[in-house]
Amino acid sequence: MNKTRQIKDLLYEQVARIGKAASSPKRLELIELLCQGEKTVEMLARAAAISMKLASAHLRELRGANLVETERRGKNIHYRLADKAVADFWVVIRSLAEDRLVELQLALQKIAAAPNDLVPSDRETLMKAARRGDVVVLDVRPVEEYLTTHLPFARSIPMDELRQRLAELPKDRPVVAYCRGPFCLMAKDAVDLLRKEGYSAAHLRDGVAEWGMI
Amino acid sequence: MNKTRQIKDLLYEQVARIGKAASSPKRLELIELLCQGEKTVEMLARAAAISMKLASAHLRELRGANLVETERRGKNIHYRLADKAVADFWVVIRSLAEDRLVELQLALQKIAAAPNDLVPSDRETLMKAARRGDVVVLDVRPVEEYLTTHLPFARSIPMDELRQRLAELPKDRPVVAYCRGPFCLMAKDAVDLLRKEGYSAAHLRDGVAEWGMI
DNA sequence: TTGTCAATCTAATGATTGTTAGATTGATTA
DNA sequence: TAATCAATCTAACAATCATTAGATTGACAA
Repeated sequence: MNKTRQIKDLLYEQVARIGKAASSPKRLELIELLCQGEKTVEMLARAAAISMKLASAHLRELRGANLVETERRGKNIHYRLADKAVADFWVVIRSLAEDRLVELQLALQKIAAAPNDLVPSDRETLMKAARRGDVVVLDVRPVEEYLTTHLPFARSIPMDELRQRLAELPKDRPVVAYCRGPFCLMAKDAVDLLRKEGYSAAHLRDGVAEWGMI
Repeated sequence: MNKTRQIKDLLYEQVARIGKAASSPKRLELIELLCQGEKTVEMLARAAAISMKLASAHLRELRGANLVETERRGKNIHYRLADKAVADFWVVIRSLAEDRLVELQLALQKIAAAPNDLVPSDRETLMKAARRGDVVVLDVRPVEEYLTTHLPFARSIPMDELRQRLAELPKDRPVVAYCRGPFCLMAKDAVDLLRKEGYSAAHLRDGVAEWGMI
């Protein structure tokens, strides 16, 4: 009697559909981008540095695994995560990779900004400081992503406007910049710029997906 | 300047190594088996109903992603999960698949045992009842797996000995059987047998991986 | 030493993928 | 209506993967 075996094969095959969706670097990057909010194919392709055709093919795979869903609005097709659980999955698989793969640890160490001791490192203390106004939490992602969701008390200055809008930031208090997450290098660039201009700045490793704010 | 792009490609590629490891049904089954404790290649191959050669090849992949580790003891090579985080990952990806894939939901509904209202369904209440002795928690996995780790207050009677050892179980209290997790059908078989023999029996969907007891 | 067992390594196969180009669809604009 | 744009579909190629068979290693037992 191998009926049990047939059922088991079927069950694991289904889970493997999710694994397959997560087995391509570009698909993972698309998932992370969609964690920041709804996007069109064109936006996704540009952000992931691939052709629209290839982005479309990868998104098709993600849709086949029911991880994303689409909605047509005029000429554009907007993609979004099918569920918050997908964002959580991205955080889990990324964390596991960080835990287990030395190559990833090394790569991340290289891009880590120098720490700033003036800024609290745990979430609760940071939020208390932000509430009191002792630190400025700065979201350097594109403004649409900020509008979809952002960390509490965060102020939006997209990275490519930061140089012109420096005056909006105070020099007497630390600025804590964040972006899309540990793989996004914008916050680090922001910190480098701010420090060069004489600001007290620090880099927040996590983004909205890690904070569970999808 | 596409140095940023190069770094990003590298980062996502590393995470994709984990996804790739999780993209094969048999590899996922091997991970779940290893969640129950250390096993030799032969044991894994038998349990997953594949040849030793194929099992070895899949285990090689898992080792390449640093998800499992090996130790030689005499003639045998023993495999185990490299970290508790791998077991947690298995639970997360399986849950996501259950959330998103209708096919999986349907397959699981078919194999779900009829509920037994006499048995509490949440963990805390169940454990209180088990502590008082109001229910018997029964582990029907092979005894080695029970010895590695088991739910609190659980008693071990492996599935293939259950018929002969029925007398060890009380008829005046409900028996709650569990096995390797939602994809393992042994607990359901145990419940079917127990009910036919006049016992009050229920099926616990989760196993030690779901309870975080690795 | 010789033989046996567990497991891996190597090489080969067929089947899936990632990726790209070209044709096509659906919605908008002129 | 024709032209344009966003995105998909189809078909094709090369690259990768699953699976199997045959040879090999490492440990043990006779």
